[in-house]
Amino acid sequence: MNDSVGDRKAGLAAHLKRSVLTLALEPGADLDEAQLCNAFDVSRTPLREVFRELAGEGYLTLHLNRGARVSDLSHTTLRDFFLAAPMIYGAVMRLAALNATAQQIEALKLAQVEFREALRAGSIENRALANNHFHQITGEMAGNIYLLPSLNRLLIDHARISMTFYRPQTQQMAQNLTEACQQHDAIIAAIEAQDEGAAAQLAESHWNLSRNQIELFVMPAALDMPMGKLSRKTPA
Amino acid sequence: MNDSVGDRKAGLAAHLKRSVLTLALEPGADLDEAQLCNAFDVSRTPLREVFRELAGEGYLTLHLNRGARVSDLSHTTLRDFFLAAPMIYGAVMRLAALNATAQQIEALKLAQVEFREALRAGSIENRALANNHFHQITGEMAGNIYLLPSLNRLLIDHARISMTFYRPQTQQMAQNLTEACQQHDAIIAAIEAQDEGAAAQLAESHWNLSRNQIELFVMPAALDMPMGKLSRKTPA
DNA sequence: GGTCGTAATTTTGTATACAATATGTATTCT
DNA sequence: AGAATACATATTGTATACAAAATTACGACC
Repeated sequence: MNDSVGDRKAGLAAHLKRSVLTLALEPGADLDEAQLCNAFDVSRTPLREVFRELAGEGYLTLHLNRGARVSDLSHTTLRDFFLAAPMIYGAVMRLAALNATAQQIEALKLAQVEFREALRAGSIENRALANNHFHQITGEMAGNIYLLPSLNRLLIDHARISMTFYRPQTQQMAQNLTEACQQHDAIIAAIEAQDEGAAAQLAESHWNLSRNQIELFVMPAALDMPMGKLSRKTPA
Repeated sequence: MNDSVGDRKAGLAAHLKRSVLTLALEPGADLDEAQLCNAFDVSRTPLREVFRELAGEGYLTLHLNRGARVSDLSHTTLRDFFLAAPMIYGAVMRLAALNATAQQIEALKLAQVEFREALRAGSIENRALANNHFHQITGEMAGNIYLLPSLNRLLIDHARISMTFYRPQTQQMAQNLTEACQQHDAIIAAIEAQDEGAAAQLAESHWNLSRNQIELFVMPAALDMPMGKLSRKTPA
């Protein structure tokens, strides 16, 4: 295995992306150049180039004289997310149905196999990554260079939001995941049939499901317990 | 005037952006590191960081072992442009009307003064830059981090497309420019009134006008001249 | 004359040394 | 003790030297 500097650089980028998406690196966490340098055996110059690249893609944020941090994920960005996602996802699915190549459809099916496998195994990380991969491929299918940058940013934060919100705790949540998986199948079918309308419709349904799943977590059912019986871990 | 390396670096980035937008650097042109280094008196390291940054924003494209080129502007990207622009512009204007701060509105008015001045002076470059600036401010007003990357890419190519297509040659074209200027005023008014619907409507009109202006160039009126009288500069 | 292969040159990518900035710590003074 | 300053350390930014790759130039061969 002769891996050149270029390969290690690519590996570093992949590792960082993966870590950001799975929250292995939390939003706001700051990255240690020295540490990463000897961990991946590259010098600071290429490392810093990777930082700038990932910053451009929205994974990281660079602060002058203060290095690189994982991009924030605040309540403000969450609101932005809910506003922009349905529009972009809808447009991308529509274009994907129109433009997908046979090869891309194969790739999408493969991604779906991985997604299903992750669901079965119950790995939240792999599920988030596989879902991310699935939707990235739909982005490639749409192939519109003006839509892709926004889509990719949405996908970054969608993965991170699912990592925090999608742990299936209730029956409903588990069902939602199964349904999401079925929707993926339907999406593949719509794209294969070049059915633009169906794809757009499915994008909307898929988004609504995702939104509901998040809502189940952000606004859970109120605790059904008489006052005074709630345990208080923090005083006063 | 003590300008630090950081300042020169910023100047370099501004110069490159400006050059790309105004077609001073043509699409596909490749950038000479050595030349830019001593022109802006920075070493290659920060120069290459600027390259990567601008590549992330869509101005440049980096090719492995082959340096940086100005991003292409092909017929494919033009088609993508026409598909994506109305959607993004509409969404941005709508959000801008909802979220603009008083300070941002002042900035927008200032940008419009510059735009009008460029129109009066007849400078295509300044017109393209001022228009770019105007719409960038609307992007800031919308303030949605997921929409901005796509908007900014659209704006880059909108500027470049106007540089090639918007030279007012006919009466109609000149009138279109005047109308575009009036639409800017109306946009400012709608945003100031927080009239979401009006802003979205204006975005559509403004886009249609822009689209028509481009069409006037891409599909000009057929030459009205008997066969055989057309001058032939290229033989056979 | 044209084509292929090889060497020289140029250009790009990486490592490291140095400079500048920020951070942490100790010491002094109130 | 607490605040403030000066100093030491660590981190980030830049310049330059070196390595690798691509481009060009040249000459041998067909």
